[in-house]
Amino acid sequence: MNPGSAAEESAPEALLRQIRIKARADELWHLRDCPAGTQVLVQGVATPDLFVLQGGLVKLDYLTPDGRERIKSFIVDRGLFAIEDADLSFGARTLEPSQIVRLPIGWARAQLAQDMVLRQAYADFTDWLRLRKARREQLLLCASAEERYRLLCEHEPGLIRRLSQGDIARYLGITPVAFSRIKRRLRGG
Amino acid sequence: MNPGSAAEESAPEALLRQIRIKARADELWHLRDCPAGTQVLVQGVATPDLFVLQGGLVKLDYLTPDGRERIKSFIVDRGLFAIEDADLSFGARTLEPSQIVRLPIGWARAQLAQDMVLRQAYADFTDWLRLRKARREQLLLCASAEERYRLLCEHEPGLIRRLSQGDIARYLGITPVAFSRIKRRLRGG
DNA sequence: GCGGCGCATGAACCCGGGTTCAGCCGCCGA
DNA sequence: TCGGCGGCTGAACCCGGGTTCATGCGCCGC
Repeated sequence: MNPGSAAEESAPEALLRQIRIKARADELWHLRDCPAGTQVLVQGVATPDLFVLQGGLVKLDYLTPDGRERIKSFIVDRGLFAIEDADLSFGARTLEPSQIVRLPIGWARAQLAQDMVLRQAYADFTDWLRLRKARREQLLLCASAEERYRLLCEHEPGLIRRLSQGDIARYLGITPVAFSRIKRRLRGG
Repeated sequence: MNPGSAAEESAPEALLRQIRIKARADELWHLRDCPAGTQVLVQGVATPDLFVLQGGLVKLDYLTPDGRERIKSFIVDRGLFAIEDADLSFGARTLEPSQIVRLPIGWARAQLAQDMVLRQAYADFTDWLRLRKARREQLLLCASAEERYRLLCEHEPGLIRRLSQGDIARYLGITPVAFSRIKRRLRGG
């Protein structure tokens, strides 16, 4: 729905920059240092805040009723999360030491209502998000775990090096054991 | 990001109503009758239009490189499609006789730029869409085909009755043969 | 009515991923 | 230094879904 203009700044970067400026102006920009392994959000527990990652690495994950974990997505270096749904169907945990800012969602909504430029940046961001999610849906529907892994290696080689084998597996939708087999197949031929 | 107000009208209905009013005012509202089986969009072929379904049933599907079909989603009775991505990674085909309106995407963008109420309706719609897609991603990641089928039966019983077995299977991400087995398991115990 | 065609189903076999157990290795703390 | 522990890997077995072939059924046109 948006003009696909070749932006010099990505949609999430542009939105984060504007949010940072506004939050600083209102003295809400409090960086919180989280060591690796910090449980930032618990699945099922609603939060009145939206979360800004300003540095580090966070995973968003689902816990199935029978106790298995599946990773919804990673927030790498900088990003925004917990804007998706009110009921919060997923959890969040840092994978590296991370800097996180919590902003009241009511404050964010008020900013959106006031500022047209911010609203545009937010619309661009949600379009960007929707596109990424559409691609993930397509891969989950159409591609095997092995194909998904090869594509991940192509498009996110830097991310893979920062993840544990188990987390890669749970992002691909398989177990660490099955992921180990896939790597062996790709090595051996 | 939006207040979860209990709306008496669903987000897509509200947006469609406003679009219909504006398109009629600009004399762009031309209903086209498509018999069942009409290929409305071809995967990979970009379109300068967005599509409004005003009655009928449409499937959006992916074609894998090796020729298999997977169904991304259904547009039931009324809805909007082809707003997701510029490169159009999916195709669209009517499953029942359907009434469809094509609107130039440039016109739609101009309306959005002018009208704040429309912009809000669009934002609500994309939020609604993102929520549905998040749920589908969660199911594809966490649930087996059988669980996905049971949930579909719970939440969309009316839709299931209008679909062929093959299309249900391809929406679940499996083949018609595997779907037949699942139904037998659920019947027999 | 009859023949054909497409969809749904059953049956047999294959393969990829799940599960479990065991061994290995590196890290860290006592 | 040594022991323990957690992450990764290999091996064996199970199961669900894919593939293929065959049957059955309903629909439509001749």
